Amino acid sequence: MKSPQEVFADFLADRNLKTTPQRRLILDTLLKQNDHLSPEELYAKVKKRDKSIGQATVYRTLKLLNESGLIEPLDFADGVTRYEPSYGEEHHDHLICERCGKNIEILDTVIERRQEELAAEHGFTLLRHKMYLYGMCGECRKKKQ
Amino acid sequence: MKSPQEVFADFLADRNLKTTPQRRLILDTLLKQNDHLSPEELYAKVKKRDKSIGQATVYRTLKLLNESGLIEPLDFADGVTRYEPSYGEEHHDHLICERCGKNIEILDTVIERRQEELAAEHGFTLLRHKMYLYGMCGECRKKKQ
DNA sequence: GGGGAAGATGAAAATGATATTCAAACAAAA
DNA sequence: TTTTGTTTGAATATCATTTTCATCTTCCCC
Ligand SMILES: [Mn+2]
Ligand SMILES: [Mn+2]
Ligand SMILES: [Zn+2]
Ligand SMILES: [Zn+2]
Repeated sequence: MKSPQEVFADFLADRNLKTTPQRRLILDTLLKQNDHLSPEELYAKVKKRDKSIGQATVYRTLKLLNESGLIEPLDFADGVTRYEPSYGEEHHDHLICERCGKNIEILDTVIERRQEELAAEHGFTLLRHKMYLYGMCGECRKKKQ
Repeated sequence: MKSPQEVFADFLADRNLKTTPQRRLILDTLLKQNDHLSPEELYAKVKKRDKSIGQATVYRTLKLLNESGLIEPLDFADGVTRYEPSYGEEHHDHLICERCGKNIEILDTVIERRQEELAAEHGFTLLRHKMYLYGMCGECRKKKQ
């Protein structure tokens, strides 16, 4: 299996785009995290390693990384798009506490299978799906009263 | 069962907010549709009936209608939030053709149950969820080759 | 059926995330 | 190397949504 760096380099070459230190740095920073980073947060981290990098480059690179299949955009309903590395990772969905932001990765084969079946019942070929469960975690429920 | 109008009036009274012609008109316009309207689209429709209404009032009223449980925000990932009347309607999710935009409302009790169970297994109280299935419909698949 | 206080309104300005523009710097193919 | 197309950072623009503010309206008490 190719490394993410290789995948990205190949993707860029395919499109006649260039490999640059900024693009490498951004991918690298993203891979070091296994958090769900917003562009703003990623920009802060990247800036620590290269003081001169610009916000626009972070947004532009995230777009490319997404198109190359290396990362996945997430919507935790907090006003920003977050991203997670997805290359070589098993698909999963998310369970989110709307109070404290706690975020649990979930995967349920029953649900995944039914999604396929549902699509098929309507004559669709399922390409992808989004599923987010929003609720309140145990700790927050206790704190509440 | 109370009418949506009554529900809204009660909701407003409860919060010491006022019933106004603008708020009534917006709810009314929304109920006449069973489409998934964006604030912009709704504003255009409402404006035909009351030339003097402002955008801000539409946004403000959508927020209130959502809080009152009468409508539901949707995220079709096209850059705008859309809304659909949900009072007295059964909950459902959406199956979307990424090629032609066709949008089918789906509901699966197996999935809904597993969502609850999954949340509970992690100590969460499930408040809401988003599930969108993206694929290609039968017609688009045929047209493709 | 009038005050009058609390709320609501529309227009305009502000916000905040993301995208674009532009001139200068750079990558990489030849 | 040279050359050409691409990328960069800073600044500015965009676009959906929210806020501000001065004016108007609702509705509760007399
Ligand atoms: Mn995740
Ligand atoms: Mn559902
Ligand atoms: Zn929590
Ligand atoms: Zn289709």
